[in-house]
Amino acid sequence: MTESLQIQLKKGVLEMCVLALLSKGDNYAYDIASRMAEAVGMGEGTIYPLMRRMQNDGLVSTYLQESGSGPPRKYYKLTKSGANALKSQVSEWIVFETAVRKILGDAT
Amino acid sequence: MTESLQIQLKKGVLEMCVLALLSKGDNYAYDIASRMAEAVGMGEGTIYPLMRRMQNDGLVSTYLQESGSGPPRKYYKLTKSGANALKSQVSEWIVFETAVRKILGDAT
DNA sequence: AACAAGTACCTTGCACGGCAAGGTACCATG
DNA sequence: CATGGTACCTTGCCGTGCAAGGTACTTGTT
Repeated sequence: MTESLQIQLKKGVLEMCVLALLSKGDNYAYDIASRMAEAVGMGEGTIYPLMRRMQNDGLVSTYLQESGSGPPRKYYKLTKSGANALKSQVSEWIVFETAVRKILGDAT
Repeated sequence: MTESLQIQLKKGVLEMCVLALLSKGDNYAYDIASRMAEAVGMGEGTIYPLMRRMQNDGLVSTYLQESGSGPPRKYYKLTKSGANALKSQVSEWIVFETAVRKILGDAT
C-alpha cells in the first residue's frame, strides 16, 4: 500500500520528464526507460505506450537508425509543439509543487 | 490532454496532503475538500472514497459532532499509524521531487 | 553449430484512484 | 414553501503505470 504512493506520483510527471530528456537531445525508448528507471523507478512496459501517445499527440517525431548492437533504434525527437508542451508542463509542475509544499508546511 | 497532467499529478499526493492537514488538527471531509479544492483543485467527489480508504487502512479514526448548520459533521483524527504514514510519505515525496528537479535540470 | 545473454522493440490485461454527475438530508432566510 | 448553503455519500467512467510475456538481432562462450 505504501509503495503505491510512488507509483501514483509518477502519473502525469513521466511525460514531462521524457520531454525534458528529449530537450537535451534525441534518444530512443530503451535508453530513456533505463534513465527513468534509475531516476524514478519507471518500468520498461511503461515507456512504449507513452511514446506512442506522445507521437499521436504530435509532441515527438521518430526516425530509425542502425545500432551495431541489436535491432535498429527508433529515435525520438522533440517537435516544436513538444517543446511548448514541456514549457507549460514545467510551469504547471512548479505551481503544483509549490502548493504541495505549502500544505505540507512544517510537516517537513 | 494537457489538463490531464494536473489530474494525474494529484494521484498519490492527495492522501499525503490530507494527512498533513489532519496533523494540524481534526477536521471533517467537507472542509478538507474545500481547502484542497482551493490549493490543488481537488473535486468533492474525491474526498469521500479517499477518507474511507484511509479509515480502512487505519490512518484515521472518526467521531461525530453537531454543527448547528446542516447535518452533523464526521470529524477525522490522525492515528499514530497515520502520523507515521505521513512521515514516510513526506520523505518519499521529497526524494521524488528531487529526482524530478534533477531531470528537469536547466529546463526550468 | 548451439546457446545464453544483452540490446531493443512491442502488446495484453490489470489495478488504482480522481472526477463528474447525481442523490439525500438538515438548517436558515426570504 | 422555496431557495441556497452545509454536509454527507455513491455510481460509472477514464487515464495511465505496471507486470508479464513475446519477437528479433548481435555478440561471446562452449
